[in-house]
Order: sequence, then structure tokens, then C-alpha cells
Amino acid sequence: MDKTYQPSAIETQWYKTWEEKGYFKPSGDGAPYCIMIPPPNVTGSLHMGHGFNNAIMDTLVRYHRMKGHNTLWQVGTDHAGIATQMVVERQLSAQGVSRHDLGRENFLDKVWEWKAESGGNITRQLRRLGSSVDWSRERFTMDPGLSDAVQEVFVRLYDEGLIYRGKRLVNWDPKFNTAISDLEVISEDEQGSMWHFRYPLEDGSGHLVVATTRPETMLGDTAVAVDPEDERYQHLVGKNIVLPITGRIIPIIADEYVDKEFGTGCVKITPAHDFNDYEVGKRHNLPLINVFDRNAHILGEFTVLTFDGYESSHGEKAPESYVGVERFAARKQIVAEMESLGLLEKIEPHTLKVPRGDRSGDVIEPWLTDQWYVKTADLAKPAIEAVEDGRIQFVPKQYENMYFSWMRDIQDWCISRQLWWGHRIPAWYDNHGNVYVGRDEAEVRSKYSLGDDVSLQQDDDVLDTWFSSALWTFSTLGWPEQTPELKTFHPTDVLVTGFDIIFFWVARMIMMTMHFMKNEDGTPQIPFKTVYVHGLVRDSQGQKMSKSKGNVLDPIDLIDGIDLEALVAKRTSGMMQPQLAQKIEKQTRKEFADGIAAYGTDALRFTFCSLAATGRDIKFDLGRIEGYRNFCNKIWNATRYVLMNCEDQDCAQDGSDDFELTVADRWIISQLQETETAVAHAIETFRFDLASQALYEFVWNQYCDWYLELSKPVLWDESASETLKKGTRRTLIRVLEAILRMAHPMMPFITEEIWQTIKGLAGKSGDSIMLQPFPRGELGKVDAEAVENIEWLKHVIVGLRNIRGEMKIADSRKITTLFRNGSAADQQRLETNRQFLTRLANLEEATWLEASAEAPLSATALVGDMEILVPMAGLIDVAAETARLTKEIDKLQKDMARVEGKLNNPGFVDKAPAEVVQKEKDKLADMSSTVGKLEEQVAKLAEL
RNA sequence: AGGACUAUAGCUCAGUUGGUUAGAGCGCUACCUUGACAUGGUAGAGGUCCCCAGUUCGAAUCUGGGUAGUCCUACCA
Repeated sequence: MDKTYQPSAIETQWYKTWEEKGYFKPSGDGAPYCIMIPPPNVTGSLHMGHGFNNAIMDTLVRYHRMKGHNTLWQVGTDHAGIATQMVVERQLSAQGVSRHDLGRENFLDKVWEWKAESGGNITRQLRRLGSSVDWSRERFTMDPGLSDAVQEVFVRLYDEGLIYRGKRLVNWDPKFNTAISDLEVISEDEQGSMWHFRYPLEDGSGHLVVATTRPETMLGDTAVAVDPEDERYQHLVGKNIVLPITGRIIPIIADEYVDKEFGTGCVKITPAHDFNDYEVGKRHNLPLINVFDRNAHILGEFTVLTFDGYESSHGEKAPESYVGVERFAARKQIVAEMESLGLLEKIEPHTLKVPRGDRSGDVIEPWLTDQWYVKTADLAKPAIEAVEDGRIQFVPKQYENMYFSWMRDIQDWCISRQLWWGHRIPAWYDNHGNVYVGRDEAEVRSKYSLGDDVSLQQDDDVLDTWFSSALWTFSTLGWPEQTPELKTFHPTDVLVTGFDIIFFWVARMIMMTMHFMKNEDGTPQIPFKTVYVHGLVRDSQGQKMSKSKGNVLDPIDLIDGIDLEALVAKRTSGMMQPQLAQKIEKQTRKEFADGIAAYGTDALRFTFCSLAATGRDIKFDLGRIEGYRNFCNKIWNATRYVLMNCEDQDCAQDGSDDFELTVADRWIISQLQETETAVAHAIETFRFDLASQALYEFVWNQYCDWYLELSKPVLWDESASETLKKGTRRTLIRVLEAILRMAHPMMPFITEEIWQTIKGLAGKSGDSIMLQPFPRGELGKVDAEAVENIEWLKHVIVGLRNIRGEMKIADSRKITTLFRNGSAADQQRLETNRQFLTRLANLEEATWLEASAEAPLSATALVGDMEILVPMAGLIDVAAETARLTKEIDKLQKDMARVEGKLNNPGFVDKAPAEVVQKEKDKLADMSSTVGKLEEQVAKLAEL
């Protein structure tokens, strides 16, 4: 083995082997265990959030596979409607071609081509992360099977009255020309203006002043509203306004929606272009006047509708100079015209929330269109109950509140999108606008008894990508077919996801699954039993990672490393806002002056696990991953030591029992049991941070720091018996092998690599560590006596090291040690551990003194009552030793004062449990005796 | 505006049902290339557990109130 750990040399080859041998597939034996991957965008690439998410899922999956479960990690991708169509359209536009030039079919061919070209990216990255997904079952939301499921669900929901088509005000993205759902709209504070306009009264008796942030919508105003309680305006209610520019006569109405304290107390009402105004308009039966086309340019002729069946009438023309004008140009023009008419009262700066499309970044326009909706109220009810009664549990629990608050106030879900890339809506229209829903045109004709003379046309729109994602747990398992996989793996066990898609995905998945999947007794089947919600991965400053901030890290770059120039180039290329490039470059050069080292997948995954405390975001710090890369190196080098001492030697793995265990062997075996128990418990309770910590502590601070050192006096001692040496080799190799299995779910590659090297020595013969059983800690094997012994030994050694450190005695210099005043047990322990002690503390000799014996002037350490004396002859600086002891006495006295205070408090002695009181008493006695001994020693030093 | 979460060492974070002498890693200081490992070893420094009040014999931990930050939901033209 190389002297240092080189992750790049071992990782990819093992993944290939595992995959080729089919180890990722369900074994077919044992209790089923299933995790569904949150499908990433097929044409996208993985970011740190995916890395985090996958580290957790793979840890769970590998753990359960090793526990003998019939384990399936279902993998796949989604088609990401808007995002993907956007990319392809952008590529086309670079060649001066629009999708309309190509036509629907040709355009879709282009998208499929793009998918074929870029789709491998994601799957390649998943492999680099070591994710043990079953590739043979990979699914894509637009596969025929999944598309059938989507169609089936749509038709059934329609037939049950749970899907309907309607004209509504929707969030319209003028850039992509499609409706989007509420969730896809991001509203953030932006600086804008509040324009105050004078609206003249029809009777010429004056005017009202209305305030607006969106002057361009005034062309569609159909009323001015005031608070019914507002004395200033009460007398005007019922009168009319002459709307400037258009000349339209509109009423002044009273409505509680208006807040008389805000602005002027008068609100222009534009029911076709504002969600609140829409509601006001509905209450007062106002007309809806739509002034925009699909690109948010002013129409030549407005569409005028009524709330009564949305009957529309024609004839309302736009003022000529506005026809075809883009909305923000129209805004300027209106403000200018109002000003020239003397109707602009004032302009105030104003901060407002501007709704933008999360993909396009364009300002979203409330726009009146025909769309398809899922009626969610009935679907939400059982989905809420499933979480209320604990059939589905969120980890951490507080996310249940987030879920409830959204579900209990859920809005109908707009599922149609005016895109081409996606599942086309299975609805057909005749020439009279009647709608027919079915699996295909033939079915529609027979279902609705339509003759061949009726011409039918399919709806042009597609479904929201999340509509297909909502079916993910069962569609990927073959539904609507009743497949064996569906029967075996559904409901799935755990869903691992970020909180940001609880509404988008988790909630909708619960609703859809419970509606369509039923248990044998007809009760709804849940999609998963546990939802593990993890935090966001942020940069080292705690900032959200985003392309525009230029602070994104690619998990692959942490694995392979990247030099500074390449990182800068990566972060500043293809930017939406190129003006930020310079700033990003500067910041990147500062933070990553030496680029990023290659840390390897195992270190990355272990880092994610170590930071995965429940319910909090993680700040990703290079220091952490470096530390865990070093941890890998530690394991690597511990292995080299073990091999050096065990290779070609009898390690008692042939079933022989002619070996003997030292107290150190029995101690490390005890510690191993406890660690195995702790790691398994931590994984099962989703505390990956605790699992990684327990492992790290055991491997580094127990096995490497102590046990390997304790093995040396045995293995390197010419006079030690062969049976003891054999027992030590056996322990060395067996504990190492258990460590590897215990670490494997979190660090798959290094553990496999080493395991393959040492499995023979450890008496194992499997093909892969990933198919070996996860270690089961047996607390009954804990040898309390051995543990006490080694703890005693550690204390003695630490005491001696402390003296060496403070007295500046080089480790290489042998010292003589005297022991005094201990118990019989101490004496016994000294004999048991003499060999270990002599070597580890580099002692000349260790002698037991009679209690009454006079000791030479010494430096002292205490372990319990036992004194450890290091004679000073020429070694020790009296002043330094006095200072050292005084410091310790001070510290102890401070603690004693506190404990004494406690014990002198009658309240404590009377009310606290007896065992707690006794503990304090013992503590005080110990400290007091220690202080006594130390003071004695100080006095002795002072005599000189 | 409503709600959730967070606040512990210079930094990143643990701290399980109140019983602590408050821990880890990184960083820092000093020393050390000894035969697994300098991606290392040994020793050390470093904390008003955000603030205030309360409950309790006892609070980092529970309650109330504040402060700061993060996020979600709803938004007033």
C-alpha cells in the first residue's frame, strides 16, 4: 500500500465493479427497504445539495443492505418542463431559430436530442458520489410507463370531478408564455415608485386621488374603491369617475378591502390584472377588462368579460398610441400623459414586493386565461390525517407544522403549462369548445359517443412537471400495472429531501399516492413512512449558494480538486449578470487562493454526515472536509501498520483457539461493542452527525492512539509468548475489519479497498464489503475489568506525559518512576500493565514504594489516591514543578468551594436524590485528598 | 403582520428525560521527524453557554419577556 491515501486511485474502479456485478439491485431476501431518489432534472447537474442528499440516502441504503434487507434505491430523473425547454430554446435562438419556426414535433425532437446529449451528466455524477442506486430500474418522468401513469391519473381525476378546467386569474410568465403555480413565483422587495393620480369625478365636482405602483394597468380599471367607513369619501360612493386617457365611466364603490389609513384611501380596481382587485370585482360584479396580450403588450382591442360565466364582449378599443406597447414602456407613456393632463399629483419612492418567475426572472403578470386545475381540498384531507395520526412522520418534527399550515389552507393547483415539453393534456375539444377527456382520441369518441363527423383537437398544453413527480413513488414501481415491485416496496420507507420542496413535491406526493394506492382493506396507502428533512448547504459565510452570487461549489470539484484558474473560469462563465464577474473573481481568488485540493468522495460524504445534525442548514467549510480526508489517511495508515504486523502471520482466523488476549485486546474489543451499538443507533435515528462522530472517536482516539500503541509492546517483545502475539494480531485485524464494515455506509470506497486487502487475514471471504453484515455490538461482551485497567493505564501515562511536558523532559529520555500509597488494586494494575507502561511512557523502571518509605524529591502526579513520583535528580526545575502543582491545586480548590457550597445548602441535601448527594460527597472527598497530597508535595519542594 | 428555527471556544458544530469539573474538529502556542501516519505525535492556552426575569435544592438545558440573525407564509393599492 502507498504511504499516503490517494482517493483518486481507488474510487471509480470500485463503483464500476459494484455496478457490473449487480450489487445495487434488491437481493430478493429479507424485509424490504426502499428509498426513492428525489428526481433531479435530467439535463441539469448536481450541486452540493444533491451531494448532501445523496450522502444521507446512500448511508441509509448501504446500512440497510448490510443489515440484510431486500433493499431498493429507486433512481431516475424528471423532465423539468420549463427549465429544459428554456435551455433548448436558448440554443435555438443562438442560431436565429424559434420553436415556432420548427413546429411542435421538430422542436420536441430537438429536446430529446438535448436530453440524450446532456442526460448522462447527472447519472455520471451520481456514480462519482458512490450512490448505490439500482441503475437497472432507472426511470424518467417521460418514459412510456410513467407517461401512462400520468395519463391514467389525469383521466381518473377528471372523471371523478377532481380536475376541472376554468378561466381564472393565473400567474403568467410573459417571457415563457405560460402559467405557473403560486409556488413558482418568488416575491422579493424591490425599489419602485408609488404614483398618485387624480381621477376626475363625472359631475365635474372635483377628483379623487388614487395611488398605484402599476400605472399601466389603469387602462383596465373598472372602479375606484373606498372604505365604507371612510367619512371623507362616503358621500361619493355611487358617483362615477371619468377614467383618464380611456374616457371610460367607472363607479366609485365601497369595499372593506380598502384600508383607509393607507395611501389616499382610494384604490383603483383592475379585476383582470390583480388578485385582490379580482375578488373586489367579483363582489361588486364589475366587468373584467383585460388589456394585455400573452407577451404583456397592450392589446389593440381589450377583452371585456363579466363574472357571470366570463361572457366576453368586444369593441372596447385601446387608445391608439398604446396599441402593441410593451408593459413597462406603456407605464412610462401613461405617467407622461397623466402629467401632461395635469393629473399626476406626485411620485413617491416605494418599496414593494415584485413577483418574479423562479425560472425566467421576469415580472409575473396576473392574467386571465383558461387553465386546468386539481381540486385539492378533498385530496388534502386524508393527506393531513396521515401525518396527524403518525402514519407518516417528519424528521425533525417541526416540519409537520409547516406541512399542516400549507395543507389546511391549500389552493387549487394549476397544472396546465403553455409549453411543448412535457405530458400533453389528454383532453380534446370539438368545434364548439366542448371538452372531452380520455386516454386517446378513440377512447374519447367511444366514451362520449362522438361520431366521425365531429372533428376533435387535442389540448395544446402540457402538465406541470410536479404533476408527474407527484406520482413518483408508485409510477416508478410500475403502476398502473400491479407489479411485484409495487407490492414489495410500496409504501417506501424514507423520503430524504430538503424542506424547500415540501410543498412542491412531498405534499402533492402524499395526496396523489393516497388517492390512487390502496391497501387490501381499501384504506389509502401512504407513499413513505418517514420524511427526513435536511437543511440547505450554504457557503462558509452562511450565504446560500447561487450561480449569480458566484459562490457555488461543485461536489465533483471537491472530490477531484480544481485549480484556481479553472474554478474562477467556471464561476464566471455563462452568467446571467456578467457585470458581477469581476467581484466573483476577486472573492474566489481570496477564498481559494490555492484552488481546491482533491479530497475524494469518502471525505466529502463523511463531511456531509458529520454536519447532518437534524433541522439545520450546513455551512460548508473546507477545514471540515480536509479534516476528514486526514481521517481517511489515518485509517489507511493504521491499516499499513496492521498489515506490517499481520501479513503472512497466523492471525488465528483458521478457527484455532490457541491464542491469548491481553488486557488491551479485551479493552479494545469492549470499546468496539459500544461503538458499534452507538453507530447503529445513530443511523437508525437519523443522527448521521453522531454516527460519524462515534466512529471517528473510536478509530482515531481509541484504536489508533491507544490500541495500536499497546500492541507494540506485545508484538515487538522477543520474550512475549506466541499465544499472546497471536491474540494481538487476531484483535488488530478483527477490529480493523469491523471498523471498515461500520464505516462503509458513510465511506464506501476506502473501506472496500482496504477490506479487499485484509479480508483474508480477517478470515472473511465475501466478494464485497457492501454485502457483508453490518457489525452488531454485543454489550454483553464488554469486559469491565479490562476497561478499568486500561483507563487506569491511560491516566498514569497521561500523568507522566504531563510531567514530561511541563518539565521539558524529552520523550526520548528514559525516566524512573515510583508509585506509592495506592490500593491493592493499583498494585495489581501496575503489574498487569507494567509492560505497556514501561514502553508507552518510556520508563527506565517502575517501582512500588512502601507507603511509609521516604521518596526522593520528585515531580508528582495522582491517579486516585495513588501517587506517581518522578525523581527529580537533575531533571526537574523546582520552580516549574511548584508552579505546576499550585495551578492544579487552585483549580481543584475552586471546584471544591462550589461543591462545598452545594453540600452546605440544606435544600440540596434534603431534596436532591440521595445518589446525587452521595456523588457530590464522594467528589469532594476525592478532591480534598488530592489537594492534600499536592500541598504536601509543594511543602516538600519549599523545604529546599 | 403571523409563524418556525437558530444564538455554546477565534471558526464550524455536539451537548440525549434539568444533576458538568460544558465537549469535538479546525485554527492558535510550545516541543517532537520514534520503526503506521507531519494528511502525524505530545502538551497547552482559549467559554458571562446572547440579555433579563422566573420555576427549582440545582438551569447551557424548562417557562416568560427582550435582542440579533436565518427562513417560511400572507401581504396595502
